[in-house]
Amino acid sequence: MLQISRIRSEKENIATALKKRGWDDSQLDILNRVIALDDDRKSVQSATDELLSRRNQLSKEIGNLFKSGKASEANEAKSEVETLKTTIATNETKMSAIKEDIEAILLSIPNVPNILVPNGLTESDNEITKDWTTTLPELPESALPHWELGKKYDILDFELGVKLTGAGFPVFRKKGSRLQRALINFFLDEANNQGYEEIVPPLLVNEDSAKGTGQLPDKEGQMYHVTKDGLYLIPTAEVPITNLYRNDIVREDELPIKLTGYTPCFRREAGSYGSDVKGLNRVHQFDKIEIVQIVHPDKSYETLDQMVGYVETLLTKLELPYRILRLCGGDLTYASALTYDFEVYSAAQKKWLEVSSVSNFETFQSNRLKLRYKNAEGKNQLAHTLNGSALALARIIAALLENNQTDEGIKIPEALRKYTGFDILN
RNA sequence: GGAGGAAUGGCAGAGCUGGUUUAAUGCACUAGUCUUGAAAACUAGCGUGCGGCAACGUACCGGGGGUUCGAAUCCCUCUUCCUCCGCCA
Repeated sequence: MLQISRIRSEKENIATALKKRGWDDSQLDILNRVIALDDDRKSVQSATDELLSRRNQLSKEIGNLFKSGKASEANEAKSEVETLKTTIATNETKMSAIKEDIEAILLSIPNVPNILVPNGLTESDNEITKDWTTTLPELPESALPHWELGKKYDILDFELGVKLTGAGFPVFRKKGSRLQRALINFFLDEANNQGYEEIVPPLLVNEDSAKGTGQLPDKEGQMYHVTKDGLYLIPTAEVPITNLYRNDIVREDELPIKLTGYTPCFRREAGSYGSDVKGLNRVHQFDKIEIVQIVHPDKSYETLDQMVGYVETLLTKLELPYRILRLCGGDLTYASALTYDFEVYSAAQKKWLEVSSVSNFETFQSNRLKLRYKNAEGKNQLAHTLNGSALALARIIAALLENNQTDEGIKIPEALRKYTGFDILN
């Protein structure tokens, strides 16, 4: 959520930037509308504050008058307050209506894209900032996609998942389970080595948390909702981990705050279909290690680059061919100012699979979260928040299985062997 | 699930027979004095949002609603925590 003060002071820049998201002039007019509403709010509030001030003053006098036995004067003051009260009540009703309107508009405005965000509205406009195309692995004709390999080695069973739950809930078995756990431990150890504090958060969150990181109201249909208790299954560890600092004011010297956590992630993926959803490409439950940083505003883009660099080291250690995309305005998620997507090449499918998304949210989340730090002058400022997948497991497994298949079995990358306990999966 | 008690500013903890409390006091914290330095002592400052250039005004005592001229204080409701009982990894 943008701050109204920022819309006031940077309206033109914001408008220009939002055009990258495909906003036209008529949509941009809500910037003017929200400023006008805020003007109304200010004038109503000033008027109301004055009335309240008068009421408080009179109430004090009434108390004193009664004490000194001047009942008739007290009753006179009382009746004045009575008339004040009705005006105050109408003002307050008016003000809460205005505030609701402002809030609704602010919630409907996505984050302002950074200057680096490429123009364009579709996937094809994403800018490839790093590409391995020349060195893509070549597999023999007999190469199998990961869902076939899963059957062949009895490590991955989609039918059993359907039996237990439904489509998109795969079951891992035998060395597949072990591989899953190995990846989780590998990613967590790497993150710990980089100074990220490990968190084990709840997997269900309340509405306030879902709002804090922007899942609500934007992605309501994508989350599993436990209506009986008003809770949501987390679509990513970002939600509970970032909300750890909701409504907090931290000391400037506590920044940067670096957090990581492994959780299963639950996504309804409503409306998905086709070959994109086959096998592990898109599932309703998958495991992910998330990294989150809360940083000083001056440092957030530097931090974004560091986080991108960190995710690169993971993919390099796993020996997977990857490319990095800088998302264009149309592909940028609602809350993000700048996002880099990582895609891994899945050789048997001949497909690029998104395995990580690293974003800078600037103050978009922190404004909603009320996540501030106290600066040197003692003033409270919104911090910047960032997060990234490091990494999402299901698609990594798909790529590992496909790219590393040999006649003897699946070769496990060197870096992972101490975690799996085997060099080859067969 | 049942019965009782509680929720106050970073922490502790008054106020809770409604009116100089727009929240005492202590600790912690910040700055200064003193000191070779530190500690101690002393002095001052020290919650958040909104409006305002400022002075200042206003709102916030778990959330929401109500009574009243006036609510941290009374009433209703929700949430959370504690104690006891029941059930249970």
